[in-house]
Amino acid sequence: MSPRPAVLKMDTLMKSALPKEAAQDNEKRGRKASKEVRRLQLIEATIDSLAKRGYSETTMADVADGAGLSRGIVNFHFESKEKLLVATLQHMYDEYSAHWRAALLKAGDDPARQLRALVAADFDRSISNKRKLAAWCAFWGEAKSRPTYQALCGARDAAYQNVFIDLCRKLKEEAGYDFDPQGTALALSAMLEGLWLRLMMGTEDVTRESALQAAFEFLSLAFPKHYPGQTRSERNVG
Amino acid sequence: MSPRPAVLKMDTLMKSALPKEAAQDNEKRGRKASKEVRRLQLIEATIDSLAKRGYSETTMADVADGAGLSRGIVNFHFESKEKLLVATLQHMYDEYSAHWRAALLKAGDDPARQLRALVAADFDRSISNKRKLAAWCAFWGEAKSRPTYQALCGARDAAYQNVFIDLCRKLKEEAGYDFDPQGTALALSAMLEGLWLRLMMGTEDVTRESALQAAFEFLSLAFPKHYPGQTRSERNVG
DNA sequence: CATGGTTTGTTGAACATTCATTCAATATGA
DNA sequence: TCATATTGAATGAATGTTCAACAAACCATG
Repeated sequence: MSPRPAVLKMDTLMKSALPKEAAQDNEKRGRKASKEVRRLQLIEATIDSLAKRGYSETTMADVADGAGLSRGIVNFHFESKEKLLVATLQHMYDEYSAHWRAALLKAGDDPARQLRALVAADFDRSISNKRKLAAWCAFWGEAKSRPTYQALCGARDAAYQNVFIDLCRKLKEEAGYDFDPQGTALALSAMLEGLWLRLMMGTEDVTRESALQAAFEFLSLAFPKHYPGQTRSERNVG
Repeated sequence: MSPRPAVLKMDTLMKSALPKEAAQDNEKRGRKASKEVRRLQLIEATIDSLAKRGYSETTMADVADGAGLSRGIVNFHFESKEKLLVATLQHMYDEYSAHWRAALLKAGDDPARQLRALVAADFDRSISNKRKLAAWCAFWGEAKSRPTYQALCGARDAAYQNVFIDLCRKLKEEAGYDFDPQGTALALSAMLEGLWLRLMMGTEDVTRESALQAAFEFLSLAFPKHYPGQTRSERNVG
């Protein structure tokens, strides 16, 4: 085994966003993995471009440049621009999905803790940073006219929604709330999505913190017995 | 005065979406108004194209075809594609703005009624139909990378947000709720936006009715004394 | 009312540009 | 040496913009 010359080149080329584990994988598996690494590298560059220039101005050249590679490379690893974008969306979807599932598992068995964990996960730095949010929104804007996107574009898809409904139902049973679990779950998940949108837009003074605050405000309102309001009036109201 | 020969031609050319009042304006003011009518006609065609093909695939040719006019016409009435799109966004913004302001006025002086009216207005057919929602979303997807859009893209802008905050504050004073008006207003308006997004996506079984239902659910949760829950558990929960 | 000239709106073809894709040549690792 | 990855120039299609020609409406005049 040669002392990872490929990896050295990778490190030179790799922009900030590429996770280090991937490079280590490459170290172990050699060329075969290199292909996957390249794909990831190009996907990250695609997200960069989407965030910086928007969907309509994201070009193959920009992606290649962003990855520090040549023009033709994208068509080699992905067959076409369309497929690159689908792979990028799929990547973001997988990441998001894995993230909330992990948060759910980590929260243990208590529904109230689980719901809180889900909400908090949505505003985790690794998920709801400007770059990723902008990329999500870029896809949302195209989803209606592209069936392929539509399926993946609801990061909050049926499975996610069902978890919410289920948790709302459990909390309702626990404390005897009077609401429709389905409606409440819809309101909650829609609000999370709306907060994402606000965060992405970046206008106003909505930050990850204030968004999270608003989300917890909702939880306190809907499930007062599980999330007793911590007298939030004490906060300075500008 | 000749018996409106121009108008006859207009009627021939005008597609469905053009309001009749505009044609009557044209009748009165002659050529000068015709220009405004043409602009509106092209803007409507642009919304059509945005809704059908998405932002990135909306072309000048498609807009012109949609309006039943020739290729060069758009550059005559709007200087460029960019300006056509800005004008379209401005048009939608103005319409939305006028709509909620009218609803607010019509609701009278009671804050609770006003808030309910605002929420309901958001799901009015004339505003939240698939066509317009899709167009909004198309712009959202591009807003981050275009400062010009960004200002207009928050249909729910600072003024709108302030109305919400104000209403939340008044209701709080009236009934002594314990919440942060700003946070609650953010949660509420974000939820409305999120529901729009769901409606636009069209996946799942979210309809204008269920979205409105979820929004009212929120009102009942946040302001129970103003919107007493109508024992919504009686609804069939699939 | 006519008539002719002027302004204004409209057309569609020509043009220039941008961009995804292809591919022969080259470099690299096995 | 062979297979594979990468390059970058060439290609062709799509599309925004321009513009010269044309049509319609308007406005003097006679």
